[in-house]
Amino acid sequence: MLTRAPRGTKDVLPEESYKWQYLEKMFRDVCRQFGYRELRTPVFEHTELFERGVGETTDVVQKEMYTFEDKGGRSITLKAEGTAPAARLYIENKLYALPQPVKTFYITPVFRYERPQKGRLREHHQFGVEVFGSKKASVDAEVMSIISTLYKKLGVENVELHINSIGCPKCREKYNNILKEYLEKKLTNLCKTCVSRFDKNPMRILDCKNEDCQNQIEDAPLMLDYLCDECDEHFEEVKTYLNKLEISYIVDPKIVRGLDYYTKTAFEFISNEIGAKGTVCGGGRYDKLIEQIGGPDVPGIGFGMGIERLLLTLENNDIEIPKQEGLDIFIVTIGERAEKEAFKLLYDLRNEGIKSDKDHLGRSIKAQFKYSNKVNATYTLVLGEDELNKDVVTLKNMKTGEQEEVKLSNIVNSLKNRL
RNA sequence: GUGGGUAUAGCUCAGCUGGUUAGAGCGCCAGAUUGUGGCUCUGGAGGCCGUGGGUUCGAAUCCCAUUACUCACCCCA
Repeated sequence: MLTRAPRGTKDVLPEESYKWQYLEKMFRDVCRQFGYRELRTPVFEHTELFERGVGETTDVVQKEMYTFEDKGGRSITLKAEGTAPAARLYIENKLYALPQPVKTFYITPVFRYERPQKGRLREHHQFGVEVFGSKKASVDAEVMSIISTLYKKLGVENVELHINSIGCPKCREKYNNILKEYLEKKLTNLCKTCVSRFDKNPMRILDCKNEDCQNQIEDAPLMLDYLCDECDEHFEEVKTYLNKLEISYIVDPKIVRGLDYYTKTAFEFISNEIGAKGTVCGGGRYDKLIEQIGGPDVPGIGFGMGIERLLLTLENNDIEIPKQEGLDIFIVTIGERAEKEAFKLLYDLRNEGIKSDKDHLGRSIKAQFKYSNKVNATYTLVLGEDELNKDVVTLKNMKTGEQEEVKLSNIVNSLKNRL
């Protein structure tokens, strides 16, 4: 127990951290190209933020939050999602006073108490983007284009963009009534969860994975057909912009997202290669969220992308992330005196920006060479009594096997030229 | 929360229907005479067979429980 990470968490080992660094750099670079700036929010927030922001009736709030009381009696919750905290930051720091829109991104851990499975953890990590202050459809399309750009750069191909519009509070209410009328007759044939959804959020019934339910609601009225003029126009524009960028998409009227704050555009990037659940990235517009948690009437849109799932997608597409190069120099030392000298030389090399190391176990010469080979050093530098007496070091190119003597006083410059 | 699978060395796994000191490959460490890696060869270290109980003369092997991991459902990224 003591030596085991908690259920649903995963260590990132030294030999794989380069993958994370690579993805993070890629994401940051793309975001900057699109004019987005990074924000960081705390790992925990007041519980109420999620309750109000994400929605009291959602599964996330009802049964998946890591909530506890701190020593001051406050109810605290580990970040269950990235959007509400970002919105809170926007309000608290009065970013609505900045030129709008405010375009932001973040990289964050997210905590949800769920049963772990492939591509689902209790602590996972997300790339996220949030844009505050514009209701233009161009922003919707821009946000989606960030994702497709990232995928393109990474070489990910088998991912489909599914889009839908789930309307605004006005048209959704109308639609909900029509939907309820339709569902009422079928209620007895639906599963338990769907029956309970009937009053609170009937739209979610369309999303039910139960086959019987799906059969029952095959010809159910769709939100898309009941959008008000504004929402309809907005959705049409989103498609126009996507077409303009030649980003292919599938209109999927069954997408309903599980977080209450979504309005109008809802979208998912789906890959069917990462296990049961193929959603690799999900997002949408949330025009009422800021107001909902006590801010001004400011629209927003964003997405979250699971980094672990992204990693799985890359693996399943046989996409190799470039490995970090090994050491430039490994110093093999022979004898006590040389070892001390090498220690100083090593320090000098490192200060010149040369990635270098030496033995720290008192190994034999042979073993030191083996080690040098194993850590993939470009050059092995030998310092022993012979070299010390001549004021030189022996420099061995590990690829060609060639070796030569270089003046000790000149070694740093010589190496800088070669590397 | 519901259901399935698995648990033997650092890793990947053998170990047949119960039978002596539990194995392989990889990895790790060391050696193959002088101060030199990769290839090869030799040797070594390393296991309370997940944990607890039961059946039995005898359990890694059969039974029960428990925990962990894993996969799927629900939900989400």
